[in-house]
Amino acid sequence: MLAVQRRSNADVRLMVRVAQLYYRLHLSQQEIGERVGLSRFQVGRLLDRAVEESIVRIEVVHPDARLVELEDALMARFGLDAAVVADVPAATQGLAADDVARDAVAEVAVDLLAQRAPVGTIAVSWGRTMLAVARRLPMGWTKADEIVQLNGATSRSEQPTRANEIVERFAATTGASFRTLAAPAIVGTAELSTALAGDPAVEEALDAARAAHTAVFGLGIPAPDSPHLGSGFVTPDEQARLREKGAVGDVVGRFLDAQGEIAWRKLDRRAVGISLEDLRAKPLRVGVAAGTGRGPIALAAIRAAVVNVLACDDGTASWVLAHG
Amino acid sequence: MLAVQRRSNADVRLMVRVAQLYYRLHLSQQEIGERVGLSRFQVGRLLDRAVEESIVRIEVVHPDARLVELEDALMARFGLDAAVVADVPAATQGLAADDVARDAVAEVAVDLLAQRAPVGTIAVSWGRTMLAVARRLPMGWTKADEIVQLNGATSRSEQPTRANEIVERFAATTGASFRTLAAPAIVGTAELSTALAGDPAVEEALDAARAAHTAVFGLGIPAPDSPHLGSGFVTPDEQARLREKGAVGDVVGRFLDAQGEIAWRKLDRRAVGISLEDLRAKPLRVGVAAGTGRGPIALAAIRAAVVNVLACDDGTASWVLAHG
DNA sequence: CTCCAATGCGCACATCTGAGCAGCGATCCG
DNA sequence: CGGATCGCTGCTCAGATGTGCGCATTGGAG
Repeated sequence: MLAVQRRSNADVRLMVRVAQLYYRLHLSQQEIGERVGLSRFQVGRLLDRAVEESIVRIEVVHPDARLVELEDALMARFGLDAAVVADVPAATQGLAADDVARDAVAEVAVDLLAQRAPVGTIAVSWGRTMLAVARRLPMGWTKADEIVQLNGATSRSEQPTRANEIVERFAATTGASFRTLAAPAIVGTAELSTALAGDPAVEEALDAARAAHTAVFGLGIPAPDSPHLGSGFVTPDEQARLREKGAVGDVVGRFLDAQGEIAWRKLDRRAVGISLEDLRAKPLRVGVAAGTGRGPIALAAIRAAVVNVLACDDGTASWVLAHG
Repeated sequence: MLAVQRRSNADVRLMVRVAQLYYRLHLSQQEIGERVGLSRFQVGRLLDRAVEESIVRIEVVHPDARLVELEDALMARFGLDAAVVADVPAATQGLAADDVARDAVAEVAVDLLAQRAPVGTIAVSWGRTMLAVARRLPMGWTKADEIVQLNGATSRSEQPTRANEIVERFAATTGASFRTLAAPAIVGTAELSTALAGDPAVEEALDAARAAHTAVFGLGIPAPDSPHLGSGFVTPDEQARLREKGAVGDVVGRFLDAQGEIAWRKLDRRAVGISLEDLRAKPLRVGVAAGTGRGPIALAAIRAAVVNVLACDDGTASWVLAHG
């Protein structure tokens, strides 16, 4: 006991000395061995033990480290191609909080897009989050041929969707032409949706959206202030019914339940835009979720495999990891 | 500016990710490169930058780290073979503080001795510090042939020197025989010292001490409670004179000034024990200094080259480094 | 006293990593 | 528009490091 104590005592001193020579003075293990009278193997094993026994601490101290961990965890857990997580300090409260989150997520989402630099046709959705993304796109972040909308983008309500601004910004920053989908996201009946899809202009746009290899879209929630639900084509009764069916949010105007299944087939048939199957077929499909309460729809989108790249805030990332 | 900002932002994320893969998951740079889509060179350079920019922090966190730094500094600055520094928390005050220091230094000194494991003859001095060392020696810390005293060890005062206990403990723990030097450390006249040195028993002991390859001795200070000065052979007047000459302490009964020179030759000739020249000739000469005010004599001993291994407390080490 | 397990050591070998260097594209000037 | 320069990339090559293994020493059990 006593022998162990004093032996490990002297050992610790030696480990500390070796660790300092190695990590502070950057001597090679060979040199350290010569200096303290050990073989380089002994020095190497001592260094192992020093790390093992926490005599040496190696840590990644950057504030973003936590976010990167979330990203890596999301990728590993759900097999995502990529994930970017933005830091949204809990300081801001109330409605402004979601604005802050949107901006923060938009920033990292734009970084991600610029890094991927998709070419050809890029299909986009609309909404406040997408608007925040579009506004932050720097000139020349990639070279694309055409920007096209993924789903219907006109509104009946007084608040404008700014859908055009989004498409135009994507086009302007990439040198691409653009094509809008001049129809509501959700119409009154399935028949009307079918009829609209037969309209040449709409059909062309939908074909282009289907052909696009890249899709960038927001993940919405069925809140009263949601642009989809507030657009005037879904009655309050229908909204309540939708929630009863377990809808946790929408992807390109199609509402999903927690499992990632279409929440209400009847309503879904009234949507104007590409199908989730078409979306899933794209090699790059970037979902952007920002703000509180986005966890369920983010997880649903992941389960439905309609996203293979996720951009979200840290709260959403944590929720997804905790519940997925 | 904005471009720089966003670029370095994404770069930082990448550095953090790469650093985590490297330092936490212990992937090779090659594997990391494959995973994140970079060449191993880019990964290596990213890791360099991550350390450079303090994204990764590597530190030796053990409480002894500071002490080891002092040890290394002592060795480097003064060309010592070894130095061991004990931690003496400033908590204890007054007279007890020196007792604590002695115990702490004795512990590390014993570790050092056990590690060196000197063989043959070991010459030792006496004093409270040496007593603390002796008492902590574990059985079998080394195998020696003979233990012998370096200098006179009888006292005229009422307080016993415990010199015999020291020698006996060294002998008992090493399986060695022992030989005492039955004379005072300092006598009344130089002539008496010479005469004593001619006595067969004393001469034999001195010869053995000279022949020893190893010496272990305390570094004393000229305080009123010093066993040397209190032994009764140095008058209060002489003590005052000694201090006037700049004596900062003694090594085996010989007082040195701050430069490491004999402080008062006339007094020195009255000492009974081996000379500093004989001491300097030994390949292993361990000086032990514990307690406040020991800095000057420690430094003097180093300058005089009578020690090539120093064991002391952290306060003494700091003083020596600050003033040497 | 003998045998055996356990530990620690150093070596050969494979892998990993760092340093210097040439190529190459972008950028900036003249 | 041509040329110089700079930054970045990947390469070669040598040095540094990790790994598995055989050998020796040690400590203990029988």
